Amino acid sequence: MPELPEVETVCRGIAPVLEGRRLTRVLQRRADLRIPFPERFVARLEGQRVRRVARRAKYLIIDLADGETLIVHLGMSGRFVILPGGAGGNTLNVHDHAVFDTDAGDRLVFNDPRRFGLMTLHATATLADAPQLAGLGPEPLSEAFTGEVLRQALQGRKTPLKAALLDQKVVAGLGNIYVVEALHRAGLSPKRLARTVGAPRAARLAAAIKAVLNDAVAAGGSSLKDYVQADGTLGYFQHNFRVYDRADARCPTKGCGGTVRHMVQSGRSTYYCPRCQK
DNA sequence: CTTACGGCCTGTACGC
DNA sequence: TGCGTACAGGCCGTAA
Repeated sequence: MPELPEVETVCRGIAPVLEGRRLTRVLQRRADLRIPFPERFVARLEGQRVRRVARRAKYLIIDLADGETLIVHLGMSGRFVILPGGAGGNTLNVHDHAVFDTDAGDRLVFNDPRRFGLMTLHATATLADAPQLAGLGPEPLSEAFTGEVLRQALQGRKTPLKAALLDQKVVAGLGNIYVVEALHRAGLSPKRLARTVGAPRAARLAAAIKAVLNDAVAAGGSSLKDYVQADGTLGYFQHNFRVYDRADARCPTKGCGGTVRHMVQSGRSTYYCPRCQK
């Protein structure tokens, strides 16, 4: 379930392994993930030096010295395994779909059992035009993402607020879990129609989104050393969610006393407190 | 234009 | 114990 904070943590985890390094050997072990690997994938990567590793929404952005950028999405189950000092006798798993060896002798393995992830290449100069990135809304942790920007994006939307926040055009990087958490923090019902969110509520919601994401990124950062586990897996640290997956629990809002409810909205699980989320 | 929904994929948690 | 089924979820293509 990698959402923005998890992808950010993976980004920080793999950056030291890749940045400034040359890719000495690349393995592509199947033709496609969610979409096909690009033409000549291995040939276009091998020998390249990695300029920098960054994140946009839920995508990892890996700039290469020759002017191409590797775009990676972790999908639902994608993860990177760092094998310091190379393969070290490790054998590859069936779901290890791509392998990157660096001139420092390290190995990065991309593993994705459900294959909802993707890897593609796009010219760095026109990266914003890449199909995966074009049309993405603002980064929620940027200064550009304000209550007013959010209010305008929600304006005229007839869908429930929950669904609108999952739309990457409204704000980029939120997934089911952090939308649920942010709505609870903001005291807003997931069922409220998006267009009914005016300036004060939008300001509250934008702040809640930033707070939830910042907390999660901080949790990931602080556990980063444990996060790269002994076997090299960039596992997903345990977050303390206030309402997500906590049906029937007491609402954590101070003085509320309500009960967390579970419901399904457009096929996705929503958790909320009917008492303090209006 | 917007919104709704099915499908992709496999591991895990359940019920019988 | 073993089998079957439902479910999880991001994103996209298609339909309404």
